Amino acid sequence: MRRALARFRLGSTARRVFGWQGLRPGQKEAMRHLVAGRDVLLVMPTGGGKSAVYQVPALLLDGPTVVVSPLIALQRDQVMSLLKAGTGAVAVNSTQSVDKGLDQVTAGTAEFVFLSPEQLAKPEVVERLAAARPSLVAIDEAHCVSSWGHDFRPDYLRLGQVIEKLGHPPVVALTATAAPNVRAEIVRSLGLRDPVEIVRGFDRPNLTLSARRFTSEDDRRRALVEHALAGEGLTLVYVPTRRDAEEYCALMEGKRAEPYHAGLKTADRNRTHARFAAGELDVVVATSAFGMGIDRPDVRRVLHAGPPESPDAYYQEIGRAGRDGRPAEAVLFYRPEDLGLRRFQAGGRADPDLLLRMAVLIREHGGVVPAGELRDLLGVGTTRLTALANLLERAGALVPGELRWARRRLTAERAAERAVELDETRHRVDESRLDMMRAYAETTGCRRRFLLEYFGQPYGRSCGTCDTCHGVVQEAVQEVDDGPFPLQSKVEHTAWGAGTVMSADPDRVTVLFDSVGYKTLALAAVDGLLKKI
DNA sequence: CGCAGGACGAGTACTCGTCCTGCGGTGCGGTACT
Repeated sequence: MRRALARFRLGSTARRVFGWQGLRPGQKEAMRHLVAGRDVLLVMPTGGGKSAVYQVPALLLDGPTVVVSPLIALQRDQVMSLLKAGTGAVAVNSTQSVDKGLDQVTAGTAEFVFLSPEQLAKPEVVERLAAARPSLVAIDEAHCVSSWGHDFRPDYLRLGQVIEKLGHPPVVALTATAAPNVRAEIVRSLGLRDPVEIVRGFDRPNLTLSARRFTSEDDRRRALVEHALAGEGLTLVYVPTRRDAEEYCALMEGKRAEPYHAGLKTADRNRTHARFAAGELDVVVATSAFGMGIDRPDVRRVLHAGPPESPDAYYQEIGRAGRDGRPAEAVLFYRPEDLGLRRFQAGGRADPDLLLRMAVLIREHGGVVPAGELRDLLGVGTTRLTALANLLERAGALVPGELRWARRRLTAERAAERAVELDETRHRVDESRLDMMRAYAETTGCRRRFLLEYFGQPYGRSCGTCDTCHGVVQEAVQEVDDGPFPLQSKVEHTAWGAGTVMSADPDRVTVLFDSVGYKTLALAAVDGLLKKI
């Protein structure tokens, strides 16, 4: 009953509580599905009002809303804005008593509770939340599941289990950027049930794209600094290392510039963030640490001193420019040598010996192995142990969410083997993303088309504004149904299995395969290897 | 994988090349110490 009524009150609630006049199409659609009890994956550009999508339904459904958010700073901002709107909200994290925070949820004074995946890795936290019978779960910045879950913050891969323990109320996963295989991974990993996928357009027409290639490091540096100093307006410079952040920043003469990276003191980081938000800076030179939670609409330029590890990350970073809809530019200053560092940063493979030892220990133990004991025996830390456990769990060896062997008939050797395969597959896909980043930097075709088709949005023309278009707008470079392998059609490769055609040119196609990621193939060479299915 | 910086040798008075080693991103949480 209540759900049926709720559908009609979305608009009025948005107005009354948050003062929003009218909801956008993607927003309203997502809200309707949520109050009707469906799981939703929402991919919508920043500034599109993603938070509203869970905030409004939350007020119409009985029971608290659990919001998973990656950064304590983001949690704080969200809580503050909700409290300002007169709605109870609390962030549960290590900055204050976890117990007291959860008390607010139990007492019903907090409609919204914000937590990191690490908090949700604690069984007692999940139990207390479950007892409060949450009516909605929101996963903010859901691409983190894919980008951080495998090694850096492995608790992201355990959220599916958490959602089940919370009774699997309607779940909404929100992100600004996610390619088709990332969307699929989010759905699979979170265990979304028959989710509604709402994907708004990726295109940002006011953003001009260009890339410049350099042979020497000095030339690149000079060109970037010159470019940064010449222009007016707020500029973000992304650099690959902390050291580069300091060095480039020192070269920004005449600009109010600050470096930003995770090696700085928290107080300095906060100050830079605040000054940036207040418009007191012209340039921020940062590593990938700077980004989430930035909402200045008037960033005019995002310059990259080297490519990030994937088009996914690149699009996320340049997406911080021109949110006001006015002209903005994204320039990549590139050297082929840059890719080596990114390959290193992508990290090594899981150690097969370690996986096997862990599998043997858990299997022979017979029950739930205490995590601390396992860490000591294997000589690894918490993060690494969780990452290994995630692999074994996906290999079907462990009971989900526990360090306990799942199937007695499965040998430790076989489980470890499968886990290694899963790890290999993931790395292959990661490497294909880096290949695509290189391809973006070196393409002679339209850059906008390249990126949009990478994300699965057929564009089929040239934009006329990026450096490779030379001001020429071509309306139909490629019809969607052209050629032997139309865009978005399903194909099968003899070695790589099933895939989807992401981009097609007269002489080549780019296919996104489940097993190996993105591959660009010359049409002249695919006879007998690739077929439409 | 590529780069910076130090050590070292050659062969010549201070500089140049070669080899080797170490380093490189993202955050949570909890613990130890002031």
